[in-house]
Amino acid sequence: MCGRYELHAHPAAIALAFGLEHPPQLRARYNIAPTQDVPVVRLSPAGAREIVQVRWGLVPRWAKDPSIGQRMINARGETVAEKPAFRNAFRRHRCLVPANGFYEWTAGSDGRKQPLWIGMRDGGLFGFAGLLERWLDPDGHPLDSCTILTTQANALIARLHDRMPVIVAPDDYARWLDPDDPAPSELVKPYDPARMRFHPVSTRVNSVRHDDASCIEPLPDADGFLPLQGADEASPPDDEGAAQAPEAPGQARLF
DNA sequence: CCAGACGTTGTT
DNA sequence: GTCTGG
DNA sequence: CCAGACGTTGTT
DNA sequence: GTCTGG
Repeated sequence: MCGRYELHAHPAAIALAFGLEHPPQLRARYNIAPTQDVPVVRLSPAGAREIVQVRWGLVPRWAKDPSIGQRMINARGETVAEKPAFRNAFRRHRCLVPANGFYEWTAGSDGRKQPLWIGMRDGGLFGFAGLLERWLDPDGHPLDSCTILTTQANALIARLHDRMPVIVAPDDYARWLDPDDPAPSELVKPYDPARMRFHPVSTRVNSVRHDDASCIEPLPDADGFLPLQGADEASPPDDEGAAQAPEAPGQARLF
């Protein structure tokens, strides 16, 4: 769940959305994958919000080898406060991971994997709930890394998967980033499905070598694509995966 | 006491 | 580092 | 998350 | 099948 995403907003828009003092120096990315360096928002020692680049895939402090980070790209929100690998970061080192969208792969009616772009209805920026950790190699050189929390899927994503990444509402950014907040677990919950949408995209996104705007373009001829479960051909197609929040069970085709 | 795990997802 | 299992 | 590798020896 | 790399 949430193993690939994209961030193509203008740096000034990122600064505005996350309350940064300065626009970050970032280029648009349409295909961000685990083990790559990703920009995250955290509080500087002085308490200002800043962007830092860290490796996606959290390496716990006690790890003997950083390769464990490849399997720590997500952390379950339900258990993150207790798990040895995450609890220290959850308590003191939370961050926001800016994104314009993320990708999911779903089995089509023919069984092939169909990638989907998922994001906000207005296409706007949002922040994944992330955790930061610092690992020191034997020589004492630091490696900063992060993970993205997951939770139960909301009604929109539930048509595709049972889990979704945790997205923090803008009004909650300050609490999420505050290391002294008494109850950050309150912010670990599914995001409002009415604000979200999805559409199928080209399988070009499958390969991390493809990092361009074609990765997010709606696939024009994706009809016939049905989710493996919950498909019901009796209902007419909706318009391009626009959110129709909860919606009755046994509804509709996806596209 | 020491040894070994420490994590998630999806699929069968 | 810290917890669980033996 | 998906794609791609997964191995050694000796010779050119 | 399973691990590594991106």
